[in-house]
Amino acid sequence: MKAVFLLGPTASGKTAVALALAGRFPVEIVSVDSAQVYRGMDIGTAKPTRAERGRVPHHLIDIVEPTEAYSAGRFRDDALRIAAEVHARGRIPVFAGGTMLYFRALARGMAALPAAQPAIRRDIERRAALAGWASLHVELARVDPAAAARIEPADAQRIQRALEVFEHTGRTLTDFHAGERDAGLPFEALKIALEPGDRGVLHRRIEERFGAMLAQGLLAEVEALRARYELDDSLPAMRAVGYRQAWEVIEGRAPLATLALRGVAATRQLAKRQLTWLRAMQDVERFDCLRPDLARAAGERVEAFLAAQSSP
RNA sequence: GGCCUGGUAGCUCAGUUGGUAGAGCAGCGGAUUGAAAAUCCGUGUGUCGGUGGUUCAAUUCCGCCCCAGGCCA
Repeated sequence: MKAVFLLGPTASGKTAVALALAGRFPVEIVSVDSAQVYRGMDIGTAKPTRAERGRVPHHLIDIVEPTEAYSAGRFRDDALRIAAEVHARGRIPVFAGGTMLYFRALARGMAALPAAQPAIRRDIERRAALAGWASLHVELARVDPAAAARIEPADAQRIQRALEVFEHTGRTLTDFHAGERDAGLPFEALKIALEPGDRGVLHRRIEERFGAMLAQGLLAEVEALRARYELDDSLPAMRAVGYRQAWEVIEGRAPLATLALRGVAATRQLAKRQLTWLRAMQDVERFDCLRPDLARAAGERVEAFLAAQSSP
């Protein structure tokens, strides 16, 4: 069994490469994208078009409502299940996207942690509002000193998670991590990373793309979501790049004139964090996503990979 | 053409009673275990418009020039 990973920052041309592969090989595309999972968020997440999705099967797009919170753990389960289904059809899954934590969760597995506990999270938030996160960090240091040592006192999200795990299970996060083993993948994977040789060119692409999203009606899309769902700005969906900035404009917290600038900046910052993940990855083959023959070069590499005898 | 105001980091600006300068945003580097397009940590990148003068020393004071905006002709 084989699979292809196609990882790259936003605006690196992953979709185009994936579609080009679909023209040559019997593949199905599995989106590795924490924002494309949400229904109704089409323009700002640069989802593949209906035509593109008609040409080749896509998975893990439009699978949850924007009022829900998807997660890395759910992604791993979903992705493994779909990979098995695609293999059963005699086809090759191509995991394409830019949510690097999801890639890692898939490739290495995750500790057997409990899912989010909304009631406990609410309680912790209430305590944080009263005493401050630094005080909860001190509290964490008492029950799980190792976790407190590696989590910054200002990192509300991680402090909350560590406390949540402990309060829900009576076991520390550190304990769960210690019991973890690298689960690995049940198939052989070619991992291709797309990185720009020139950051400035990527920045220009990001700027053009965000401008195009605004022209296509990103603001109207957010208005429509607000009309259809009971949303608030603490939901992961509404914290996504572009959606958060549009939300602030709609709420009157930021002037419309700054939307393009802030959206572009947020996208650049996202791309930068994605590149940090990619640089740290050891077992990937790197391609310059700006080279004009990228699709052909990647296609040749995939061809060689698929032709090679599977290692036992 | 005359007068006024401004020209300091990529942007918006602060500041130096003369000892070569600092904020926000942007950028850059990093972390990342069920919210990850999230969350957090670190980091000033500069011929202080140009040129002459005064001075031990000028981004700061003075002259001239250039640029931008305003007012008056």
